[in-house]
Amino acid sequence: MKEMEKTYSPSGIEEKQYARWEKNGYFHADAASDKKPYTIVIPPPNITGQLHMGHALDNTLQDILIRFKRMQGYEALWLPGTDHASIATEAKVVEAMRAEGLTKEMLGREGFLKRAWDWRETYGKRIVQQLRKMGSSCDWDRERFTMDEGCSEAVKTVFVKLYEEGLIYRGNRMVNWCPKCNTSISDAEVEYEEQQGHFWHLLYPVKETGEMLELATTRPETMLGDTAVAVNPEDPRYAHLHGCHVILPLINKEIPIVLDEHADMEKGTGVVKITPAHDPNDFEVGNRHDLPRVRVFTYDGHMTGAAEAAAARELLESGRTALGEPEVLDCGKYAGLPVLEARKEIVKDLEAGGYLKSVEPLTHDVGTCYRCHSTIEPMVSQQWFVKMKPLAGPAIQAVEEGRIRFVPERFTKAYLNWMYGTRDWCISRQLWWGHQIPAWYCDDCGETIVAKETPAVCPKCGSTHLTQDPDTLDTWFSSALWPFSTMGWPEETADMKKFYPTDTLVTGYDIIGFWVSRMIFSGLAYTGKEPFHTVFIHGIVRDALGRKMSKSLGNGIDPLEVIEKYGADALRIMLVTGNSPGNDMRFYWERVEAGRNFINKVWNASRFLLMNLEGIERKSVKEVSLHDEDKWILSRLNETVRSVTDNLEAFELGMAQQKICDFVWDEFCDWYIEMVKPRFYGEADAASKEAAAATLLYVLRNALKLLHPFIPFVTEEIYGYLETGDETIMLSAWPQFDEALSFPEEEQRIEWAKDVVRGVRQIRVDMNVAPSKKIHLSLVSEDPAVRDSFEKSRDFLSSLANASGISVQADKAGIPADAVSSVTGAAALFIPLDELVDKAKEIERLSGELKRLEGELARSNGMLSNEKFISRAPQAKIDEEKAKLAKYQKMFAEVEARLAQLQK
RNA sequence: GGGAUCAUAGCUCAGCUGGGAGAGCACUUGCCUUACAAGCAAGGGGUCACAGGUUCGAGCCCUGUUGGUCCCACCA
Repeated sequence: MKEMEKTYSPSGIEEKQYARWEKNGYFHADAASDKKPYTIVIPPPNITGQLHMGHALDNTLQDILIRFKRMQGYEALWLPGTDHASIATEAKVVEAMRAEGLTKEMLGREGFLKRAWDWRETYGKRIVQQLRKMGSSCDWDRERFTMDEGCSEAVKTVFVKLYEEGLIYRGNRMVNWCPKCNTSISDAEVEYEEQQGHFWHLLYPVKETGEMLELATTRPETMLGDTAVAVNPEDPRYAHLHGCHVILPLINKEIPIVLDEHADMEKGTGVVKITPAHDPNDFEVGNRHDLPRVRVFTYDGHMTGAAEAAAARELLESGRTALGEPEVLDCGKYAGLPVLEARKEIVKDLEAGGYLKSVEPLTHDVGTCYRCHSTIEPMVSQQWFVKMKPLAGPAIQAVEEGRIRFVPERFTKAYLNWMYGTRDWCISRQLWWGHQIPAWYCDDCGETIVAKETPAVCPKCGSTHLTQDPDTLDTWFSSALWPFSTMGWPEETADMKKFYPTDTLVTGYDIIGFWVSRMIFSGLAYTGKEPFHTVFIHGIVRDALGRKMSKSLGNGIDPLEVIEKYGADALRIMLVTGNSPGNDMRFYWERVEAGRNFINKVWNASRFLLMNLEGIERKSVKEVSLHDEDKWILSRLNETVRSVTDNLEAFELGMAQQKICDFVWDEFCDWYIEMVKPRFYGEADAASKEAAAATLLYVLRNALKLLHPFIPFVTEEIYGYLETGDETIMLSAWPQFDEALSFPEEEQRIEWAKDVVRGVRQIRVDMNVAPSKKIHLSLVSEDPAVRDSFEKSRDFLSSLANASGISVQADKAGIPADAVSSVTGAAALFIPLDELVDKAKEIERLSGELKRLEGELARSNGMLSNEKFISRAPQAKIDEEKAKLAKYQKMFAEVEARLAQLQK
């Protein structure tokens, strides 16, 4: 047997164990197996960055579940992969290129894509390497990437199918435009931030009456694109203006006053300017009143000029755009100015012309891009959309009918709110890195062809001049297919048959809208099945002050640094400790240390076992003659197995971990190992040693199994020392509750003994007796069962109480009158302390005890004398309370008598 | 504006379907006891935010109040 080091040091061991697991194929799931499948697909990390605490948490939770299920005998598949993260990656690549003085345009699409693929090669590899360091037991043979061939095939299949069913369409609609990323983004990708702004009150002259109409706006620069003002049809203040017009200041353009519900009589003056090309509400108003749309911003955030206006006119006249385009205004003196600059100029000019009534400060929510946090510009633009209504229905049903369950349940509501409120999904992006939209346009007749393969000719006019849509798809479009695209769908593969639908999706609450909801409707729509039946939601990891970890704050903790210093197991413990589903948590180095300390404890308990196993025949716990304490710890283990398994099944991982740790540290290490020491150190017989060794080994082995999902490395390492005959702990069988190892009676007996030990220790402290000083202990109980129990526990009682001798008796005969005493539920204990006794102090001590007991009696009596309690509480509760009362009465009498004796 | 969630020991948080308030860290006091000082033993410390209600019994259920956090929402 090899020597174990005195303290556990993870470095080296973790690498060694992981390499062995991977080499031996322990992570691999077999589609041909006849075991029941259990599947998790990884939320694919973006290839833009490296592992952060969020990933560490997410993957630790998944690994715990997978390892647990694998040990339970499931064919457990954890399918890994990475996400191309179109917008984020493209930004990173562009940034890297800028350092070399290059732009996308200089490289061209093909050249750019080559660089992007190089990026993915480097950083995609790096992040999966980092997942390995966490101990993640992913099936790396099945690693996927959202842009690999299979996933791309799935994307094209879905796009074509939805198009043919009329669920994907192309249209000129209001979208969220990010002027910095230069692309449209979906509603979900807009984040609202509170900003300080102004409310400008403008005056528009009415053509017919000459009066000034007051209205307010937060964005005066859009006024150049106004094509109407609206008033409420019911508004008496403006009844006389129905059918009239206003003259748009600065450009002297005549626009109508329209009647629309959108104008709220309660707000401001009840007059609203209408800019259909740059405001989502105004867009709708514009549609209702057939107003022209006039675009005044360029896509990169400037005012439009003559060139843009001409280009738009040319496009419209060419007839190549079947959908129509907004008109573009030549903003004249403002052309080319950045939007905010233009705002200043326009306000200045309005003021000079007498069109500005007043300005007031205002805080309001402004939409920003979730990637770059630039202010979002609502723009009318030609984009592809997914029609959500028909898809959302089944996705709502699946959750409402309980076929998909959220853990914790409260996120169900968040999901349903999102689903009920969802509008059509803008899926086209003006980016190059991603799945290029499988749509082609005929250069000659303008026909649109949507197909999986590049078409040769236009089916309408026969032209061979076809151009593919340059746009790519929203990253989330491919992520939505992840649970089945990774299994080879649309092919009916062996993996699809065996492992789909998957079982559990583990992710943070921050992407329920982005991802979870889209996977659900996609899975239902394309495979006809829910992609998973449980969504296990966790919170985010914050810093010690409760702030989000972020680059800009510089408060992020690198998981790799933690692993380097304390090992992956300690990090995993830290991430699970106190973790309850859906709640955020904070990172503390102290907690990592606590985890490390626990691991070291387990290590040393194992060391104790191995040091004492030498020369003792190994037997099963069922073929040795067990002592009370052996039965006690086996019974406690048994109970731990049951409750930990229950907690894991219920996704209460923090609770499960705490229970095992408490069992191992408190019951096994602090009590059982101490109890068993005399049997190894003393001259005890071989049978006793064999029983102790068998118990130690059995308990440790099973405790290691319970711990393995949480701290895989150290448990595997120790398991190797135990020479169990198993090749690895990770494929060993999960412990089962064993009726034959349940010993309620012995549990009770050991509790009596523990009470005695605690009583003695307390006396030592209270009476100032050095721990090293041996004492004589007398135990008095009239109950023969209790006495019998103490007789049997004699060895460890004297060891734990550091007693020179113990007498067990039925009455107080022979006990010196000045002995120090303590009363437990089962017995009274006495320690003759000779000259050391401070009588006054002992009286004080016992008086305190009496007072405590008085309190207990009062409580118990109070409950039992309450008629309503007696008549309405369950009988079991009443009996329990009666038993307590009897016990306290007995203890009280003992202490009282003792006190009287001393005071004589 | 709608919704969710939190308020428990000095700090960070557990507390499952309502039956005598818990952990870790920190603190106090002893211990280098042959697995472990990254340890052992014994302690101190809480009107479970506030006010009502339901109940024999409330940290837990209901209503309201206060103060945080988050999500959703087109409010000019």
